[in-house]
Amino acid sequence: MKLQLEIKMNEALFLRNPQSTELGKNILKHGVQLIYKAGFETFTFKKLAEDIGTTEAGIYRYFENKHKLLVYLTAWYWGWLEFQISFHTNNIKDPTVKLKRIIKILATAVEDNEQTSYINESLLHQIIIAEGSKAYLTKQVGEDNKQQFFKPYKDLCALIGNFISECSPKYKYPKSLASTIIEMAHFQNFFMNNLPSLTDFGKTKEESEIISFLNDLVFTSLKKV
Amino acid sequence: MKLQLEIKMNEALFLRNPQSTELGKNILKHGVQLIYKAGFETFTFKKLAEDIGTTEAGIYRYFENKHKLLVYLTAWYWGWLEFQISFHTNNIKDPTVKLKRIIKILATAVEDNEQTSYINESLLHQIIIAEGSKAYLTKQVGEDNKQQFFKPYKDLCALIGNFISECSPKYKYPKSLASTIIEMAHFQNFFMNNLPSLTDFGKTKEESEIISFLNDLVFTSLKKV
DNA sequence: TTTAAATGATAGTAATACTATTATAAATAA
DNA sequence: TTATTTATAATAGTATTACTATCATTTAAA
Repeated sequence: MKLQLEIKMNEALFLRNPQSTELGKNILKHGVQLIYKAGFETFTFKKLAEDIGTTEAGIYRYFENKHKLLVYLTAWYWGWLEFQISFHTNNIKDPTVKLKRIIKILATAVEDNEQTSYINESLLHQIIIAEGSKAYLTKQVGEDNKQQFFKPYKDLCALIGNFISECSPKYKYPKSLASTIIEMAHFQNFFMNNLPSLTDFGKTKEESEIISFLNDLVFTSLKKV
Repeated sequence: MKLQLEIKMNEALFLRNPQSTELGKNILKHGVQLIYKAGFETFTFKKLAEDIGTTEAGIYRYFENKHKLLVYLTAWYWGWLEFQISFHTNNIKDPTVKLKRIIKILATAVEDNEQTSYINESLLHQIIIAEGSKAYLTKQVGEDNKQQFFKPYKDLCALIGNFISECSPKYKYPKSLASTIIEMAHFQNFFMNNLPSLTDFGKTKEESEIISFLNDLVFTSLKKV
């Protein structure tokens, strides 16, 4: 049995559901590849169309513009990550152990052995690191937020925030600490690889060090070291 | 006596020094206003030229493209901020007090009473919050970094990292903690105002709460609470 | 097997991101 | 003072981006 994971996406993110057709899946697949390779700024629907072997107009039938595609991909990623987290922490009772596991998942590069879907999670993870913030760092955040585009991100943040509160019911900033570790899992990775002097991991460039840093950050804050 | 603060900028950031001419200063001044108002994505040199009352080609004589202008403005901001920090923590000996003061400066909206320069620091602060990361979240980070475009940011980070180490010589992640508080001073502010459920400050929307959060984060990490 | 849905092919437009040229005004040096 | 550099303005032009529209054709569902 081969089960295909289909993440239910907010319908306002697309004009036509890309998960429902071949072309749609190709847009997601090649979209991830191209954004990864070229970066979001230089990525265009024209290039994507050429890459797929379709026309620009074809892409526009699925996504209004490239911003929507980015938001779609980030939403997909956070949804997928929440699934990964609940899957891998399912049987764990101790919230401390749970949090540790979550931090590890957040900061670990995704392996690509999972042929589950048309989206290469490993590349997408890299995209989220380098481009993810651009999904909300816009003048339209308010609008986009009203349309619930960031719900998967907020859900994940709430989930982690809850585990933090479970660990330390008196800790005053569970949500901010949650968004901090989510963002820093990515930013420290980006810095380590691109602006290493902003981190303490420039020499080894080891993810495990980011994990240690985040663990230290969280568990001293929760006074559980 | 009216002293004009001129921050020495990396020459590779511009084609012609904008601080040296009237048009150049206007580009900076109106550039800040327009990016603040329209957001970096919809900001164009054409609009800027119209705003100033000059021509597009005129702007291009100063800056190669809008990315360079953004990098210029962020570099200016970090340089200015380092000056602010050394100015306001000059007489302080105790590194803990010093760090607290720094955190406060990082997380506090700049007042605009200072008529020092053609750059509105208050607006620029808002720009850095919403657009700052876009200066380095690009495919050209490596190139830009080689040309030292991010030196002011890295210098500030190193400075804060040193105070952290002074506070707690044994703490293992001074630089990563420094970049974390710099980034989070801005991100928590952005979240608080735009995606409040990612923070614990959604109700009050008070900067002072971000400061408390960051103080808690830093000083529990340094075991100095 | 009819009909609808999805795709392909082609065209066109307004805006963006530039570059180039030439003229003119303002500042400065000889 | 004139000569000369420097800065700006005015205008034009190009390639690319970011779309929208139309119509024909293929594929899939009823």
